[in-house]
Amino acid sequence: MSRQRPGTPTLEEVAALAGVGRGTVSRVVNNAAGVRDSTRRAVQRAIAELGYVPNLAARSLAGHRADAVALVMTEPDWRLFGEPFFTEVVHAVGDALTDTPAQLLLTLVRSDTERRRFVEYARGGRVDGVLLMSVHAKDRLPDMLAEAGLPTVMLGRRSGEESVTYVDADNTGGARGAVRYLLDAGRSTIGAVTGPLDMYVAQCRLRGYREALESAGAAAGASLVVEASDFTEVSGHRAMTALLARHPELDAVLAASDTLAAGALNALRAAGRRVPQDVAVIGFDDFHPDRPTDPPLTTVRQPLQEIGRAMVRLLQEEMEESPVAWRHVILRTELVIRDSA
Amino acid sequence: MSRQRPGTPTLEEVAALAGVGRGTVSRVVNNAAGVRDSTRRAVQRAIAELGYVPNLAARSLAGHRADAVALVMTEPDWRLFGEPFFTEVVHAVGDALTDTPAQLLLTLVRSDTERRRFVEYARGGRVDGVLLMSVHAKDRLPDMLAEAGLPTVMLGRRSGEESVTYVDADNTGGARGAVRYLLDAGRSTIGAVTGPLDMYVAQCRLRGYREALESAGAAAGASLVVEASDFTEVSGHRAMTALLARHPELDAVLAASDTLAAGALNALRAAGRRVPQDVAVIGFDDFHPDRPTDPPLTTVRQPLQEIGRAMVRLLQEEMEESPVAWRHVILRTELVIRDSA
DNA sequence: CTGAAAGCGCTAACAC
DNA sequence: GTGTTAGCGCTTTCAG
Repeated sequence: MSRQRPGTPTLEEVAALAGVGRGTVSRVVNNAAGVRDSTRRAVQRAIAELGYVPNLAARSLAGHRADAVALVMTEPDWRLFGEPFFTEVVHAVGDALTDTPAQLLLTLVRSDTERRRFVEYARGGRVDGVLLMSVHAKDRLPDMLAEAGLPTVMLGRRSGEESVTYVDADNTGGARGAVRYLLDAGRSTIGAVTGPLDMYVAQCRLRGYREALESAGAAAGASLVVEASDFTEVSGHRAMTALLARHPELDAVLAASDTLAAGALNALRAAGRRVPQDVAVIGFDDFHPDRPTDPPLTTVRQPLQEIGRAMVRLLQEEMEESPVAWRHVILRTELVIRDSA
Repeated sequence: MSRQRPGTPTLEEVAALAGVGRGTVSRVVNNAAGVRDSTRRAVQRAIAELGYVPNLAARSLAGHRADAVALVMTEPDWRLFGEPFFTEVVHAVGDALTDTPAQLLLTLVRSDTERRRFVEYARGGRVDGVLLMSVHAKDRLPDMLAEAGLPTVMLGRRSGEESVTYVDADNTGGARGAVRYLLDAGRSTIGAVTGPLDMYVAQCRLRGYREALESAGAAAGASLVVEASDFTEVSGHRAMTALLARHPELDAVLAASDTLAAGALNALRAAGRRVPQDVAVIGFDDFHPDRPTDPPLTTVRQPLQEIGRAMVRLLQEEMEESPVAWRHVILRTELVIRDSA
């Protein structure tokens, strides 16, 4: 699709100008040890004079590495790409990669054409590894990548027996703890706004809700559970409205995400209910710690910065060791009391 | 940062298995003409059998092209990355690239470290060209890229005398037309919610507003203009609230973006004003044509799909011709009457 | 139509 | 410490 600008200086020209061999220039460029200081400076001067920039294709070819990592979002509904959750993941992974020479490449995979193109790109050696977010239960992309021998790490898993390396939070435990907290606080009618139940993460959070109720001897009536079609605020509003119509006596809600919780809050306020005195709402907060707390309610904190770090760490392990061993990390969640429930 | 998986089949092995020369395999892989059909099939069989995938680094090195295009967002406030406008741009550019062999790479540049890393990446030949969005007035990244001889196209411009190739919409004309329409509809007190005025796009839209009022002999009182700190819905709400406090008699508003307009609408409704009968609101709609119209009001349509296509087209021109000639495209906007104002 | 050969610019192993 | 050398896997003439 193009022609490269001509006349870019090469390693060889730098070496000639500095009066040294190519190997030495390579060492200087890569900050390798074992070069006399005076030599190093001479090379650096030549580099500056020529405006030399290493050719990354050549480096990849010779060095068998790309110094790039892809973060892929496979989401047919590309609008969701704008959701705060994804923004936060991008940010967290970006942070986790700062001390690394790797360039972070975001990629949107919306169709099979794009899926194919990306696999070729990745298998072609343009990235050292792939990070996946928002993988749906039936998506085969993780398998394609893993089978091709590419270091691959997913955020979340597709099912209870995920076969690709992943990092996840303890969703079941988090939900269980939140509901237990609500029960301890004396709440009796606790509803649930779940995420789409074709996603494992939503199933886990619902399971935690049920387990807590059951082990307390309380009933988890089916009518107390409403499934939102996605994790957006709008869906949360809609689900909460439906729930409230069925159960006006509701005095607490567990929402399956922070955005769903935000929507639920809006719906409650619109219905004239006082939050949290009248109805306690707990969501899962995926957000960055320095973010202003909105909604200012008790939440199950998902350690997204830690998840980012864990993903990068697992990826590096996969890149170093071979044959690739399957592994996973499940991070503990934490109940953060921001407001009396 | 890694080791590449071993044992990947090469062109040479494919050639050996198919009993042909490397050149022939290359031709087949690249769909080049001039290969006998039987030969082509034999090669394809060998490719399938070996599971051959071209090494993209080698291809780049030999072919002087990367088959990749970067779409960069330089935004210190990375949260804005989730705004619908950017989501739409990504989508539009993605669409414009589908008929091309190029992989789209999104990149977030949040700091100078990341800026430097990206420039090295781009200058290193990993992309054929760079598309920039959300460039702030003082950002030097476009110049760094352009000076390095990289095909570069910006969405919008940093000032009236932009020196880097860009695509923009006719913001001034669009705003002018919208206000003229409001005047023709009999509105008399027309306010403006502008974007941050350190961005050229916001200046243009404000200028259009002023021009229309002036040429109609109406006064554009300074108190009728409120500057929002960014283009988000929250800021629109805040600005509208301030505007309404100053001018309760307000009967129309031009908002500098669709999200600002959405925020303004919320504020108006919260204040008990009827929209659009009482107060007409016009925003700039950057959205995709098949998007449900929300807010369902008259808007200045920004042809984002066309902008995406134009950016890709200009980029291709820059990639083909050299030396790089500076150029730009300004697309016409269109007033879409969705509701009586 | 097809094979052979010359690099693309760099890294890494090996001598000196 | 530093220079030399042998590739990395592909595209692209150039013969035939």
